[in-house]
Amino acid sequence: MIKEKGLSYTQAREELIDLLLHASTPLSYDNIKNSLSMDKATFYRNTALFEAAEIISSFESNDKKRYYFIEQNLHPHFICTNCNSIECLKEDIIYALNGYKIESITIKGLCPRCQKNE
Amino acid sequence: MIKEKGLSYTQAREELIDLLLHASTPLSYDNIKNSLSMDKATFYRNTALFEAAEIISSFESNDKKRYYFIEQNLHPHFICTNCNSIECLKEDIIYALNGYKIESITIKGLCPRCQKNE
DNA sequence: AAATTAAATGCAACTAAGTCGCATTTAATA
DNA sequence: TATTAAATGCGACTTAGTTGCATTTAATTT
Repeated sequence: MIKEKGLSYTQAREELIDLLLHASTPLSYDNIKNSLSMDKATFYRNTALFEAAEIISSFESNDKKRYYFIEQNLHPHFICTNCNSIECLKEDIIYALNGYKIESITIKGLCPRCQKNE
Repeated sequence: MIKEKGLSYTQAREELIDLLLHASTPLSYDNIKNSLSMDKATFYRNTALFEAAEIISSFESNDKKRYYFIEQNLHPHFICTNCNSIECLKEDIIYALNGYKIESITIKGLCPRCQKNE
């Protein structure tokens, strides 16, 4: 996967891909810094590289942090503006936009739990 | 509009609402700081307040800045991951998500111009 | 209309996610 | 194994956004 894109294989990169592959939701540096053996700078340099190589995608959440994920099949991510939780939406809302290339879809609003407690 | 939500009417708030109402795309503080007579702190305090009152919405773009807008009719915003441009999409891709309240939709990818130059 | 008071503002100091320069280490190739 | 270009770690730095506090302003009371 890494080699396929012409990038050299390192332990840090393998570790990072592995974490993202097995995650059930997008992850921020903060989420996984304790599980990472690499430095913060290395994390960000590699995520930038992987994004450019289109191995991973990311978005900025409400909490000022960037979340990274490997897009298995294009699906929207929902961010709750109240509790900041992030979840993957199952519903396959795939639309083609003429001339655009879609990399990720983010929907913001209130999750069911927060909407109830309004 | 401001009064309707039980907020007190000030010159700064009127100015802010006015700018966002007449904007054709979402705006960041950086975009309009030269047109604003209020302080940065006041800008951010008021945007936070307006968001809580559901008068405005916002999203974080690729450039680490937050963009604010008044949602006239729910439509997606497209952010180009290459040139960071932001545009409003006309196509009404409105879907109901059971139990969720949708406040904004952001689609990231390559805009037509950047996709051509790949 | 002046007095009162709670809320809004400006200023400057601060916070923290993410970036950068540089010395050191590691992966890939000869 | 030797070579070299790329990857890493560390610490300093950047900057969008936040916070504390003194001052001003809007809304209400008398």
